[in-house]
This record gives sequence, structure tokens and C-alpha cells, in this order.
Amino acid sequence: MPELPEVETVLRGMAPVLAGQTLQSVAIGRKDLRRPFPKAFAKRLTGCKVLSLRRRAKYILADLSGGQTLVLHLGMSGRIRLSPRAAYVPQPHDHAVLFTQAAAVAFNDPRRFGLMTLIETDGWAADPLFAGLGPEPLSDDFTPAVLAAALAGRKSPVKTALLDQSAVAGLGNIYVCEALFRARISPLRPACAVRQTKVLTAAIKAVLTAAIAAGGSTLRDSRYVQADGALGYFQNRLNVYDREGEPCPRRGCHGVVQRVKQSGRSSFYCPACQK
DNA sequence: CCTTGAACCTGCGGGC
DNA sequence: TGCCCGCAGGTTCAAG
Repeated sequence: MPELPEVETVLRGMAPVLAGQTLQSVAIGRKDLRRPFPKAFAKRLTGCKVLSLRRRAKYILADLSGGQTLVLHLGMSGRIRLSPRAAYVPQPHDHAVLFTQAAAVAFNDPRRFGLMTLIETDGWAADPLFAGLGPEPLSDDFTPAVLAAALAGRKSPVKTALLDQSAVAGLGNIYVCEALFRARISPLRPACAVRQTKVLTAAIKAVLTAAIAAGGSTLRDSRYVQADGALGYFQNRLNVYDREGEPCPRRGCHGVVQRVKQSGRSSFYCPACQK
């Protein structure tokens, strides 16, 4: 689930449950995810107050009292399951559970490509996890000129370049495909040959904004907030992703959505209208 | 530097 | 029905 819009949705689900609360206990179910949990992880978290939560790229950061920041990455299959504390029932692949006075926040990740760690709040941006990241696509830092500079001199396909988090942070396989469709640019085109950076920048922002709005709508709808990182209702609005063989949804285009492999990942696009 | 491919894991759906 | 294969929303590391 987790590209930028899903991570943002999870963040918005978690924030009201955790912000301002003290971590009364923490249960760790194994010694590692993608990398080992920090030494004495549960102990270092217990008793800390969660000051605020924020997102950078696909990472969720929870700033804690005591000058530390809890960093969370959902990997491919990570989810956050919220429940009233007393109603928490352990599930397979619950690797870490944070308990506040009222709530349980469970990190569940079957494939274990996710990540949980602690860093110093001061200078967090210089941490190796964040140092190499490109601009936030929804911020004013992400402009056509910035995108042009990131694509310049890159011979690899634009699809691959956009997946590289150092160009723009937060895009994944789904939303790169969708943004390129919206911009009418073929994923196969060499990055350095893309001239429509203005259109592409706008497409990226529009796709992400719409997806966040759709994720948010599932939150608004539910009495019980499920910060599960599911695609929410936006999956119904995907134009090309996972739609191989279907007619191109663009009005007036009679193309058929194709799937191709690019550096090991599936790309979906319409050869008729994406040049 | 840039680029590609493999690796890390589990679960699911399709085809036989 | 059951088994095997390929595939999955991400990142990182090695090697060319």
C-alpha cells in the first residue's frame, strides 16, 4: 500500500491517537524488520511523550520528549492497526505494539521490508535515511526547474528516474505510472529527453493530491479509524495501473493499456497517447 | 557518477 | 483439490 498518499493517510490516522500521549508500554515481537530494532528499543520508548507526528517521503516521524524521534517505514506490506487498548488482540506479524493509556498502535508487516528506528531529533534531516531524499513533491520546493535538473543527464527511462527517491521523494510504482499517464509521457522515454517538466510536475502533484483526498475520505467515513494504509477509494480511480489489456480511459483515445517490465518492475501505460 | 539486477520476506491468485 | 509459478505498493547493495 504504502506510497506517499497511503503513508500520509496512515499518518493522519495515527496522529490523533498518539499526539500528546505517553507511551506506557511497548511490545516488540522479534529482533528485526528490514534492519534490527535499536538496542533497548522498547525501554527507550517507554515513558516518552509523543510530541507530534509528521511525514517525510514515505517515512513517518514521531518526535518524542527527550530529544528522540521514532522513525517508521511501512515497506511493501506494512500496516498500522489501531484499537482501544483493552481491545487489542495480537495478530500474526504484529512486530511492534505501542500502548498509550487508551490505545494500542500495532505495526504489522508480513514481508518485513518495513523499518522502525530511533534517531536524534536535532539534525534528523542529516540522518542517512533522509540525507539523500529529493524534494517533497507537494511542497513549493518541487518545481519544474527542480524536476528538470533531476532528470538532466539521466539516460535511464523517466519511469525509473521518478522511482529514484533522490529525484523526487515519495513516489512509488503506482503513482509514477499514473502521473506519467496524466502527463501523456511514455514511461520508456529517456529521462533526459523529457521536455514537459511543467506538465509532469503538475501531474505528479495532482495525482498525489487526489489520492490523499481519497484516502482521507475513508478516514472521514469511519468512526473507527483504520490507519491501514489501504488504497482507500482511490484504487477505483487508477487509470492505468494494473489495467493491462483494458481500453485506455482517456476520452477519445482508442489505445489499450500495456504492461512492460522496467528494471524489474511493471509499468502500465497507453502507447497510443503517452509519447 | 550512472545503471541494472539481485536480495531481503510472506502471501495470494492463476494455471495446470 | 493441490501444487508450482509469478507477482506484489520499497529500499539497499554489489557489480558492470
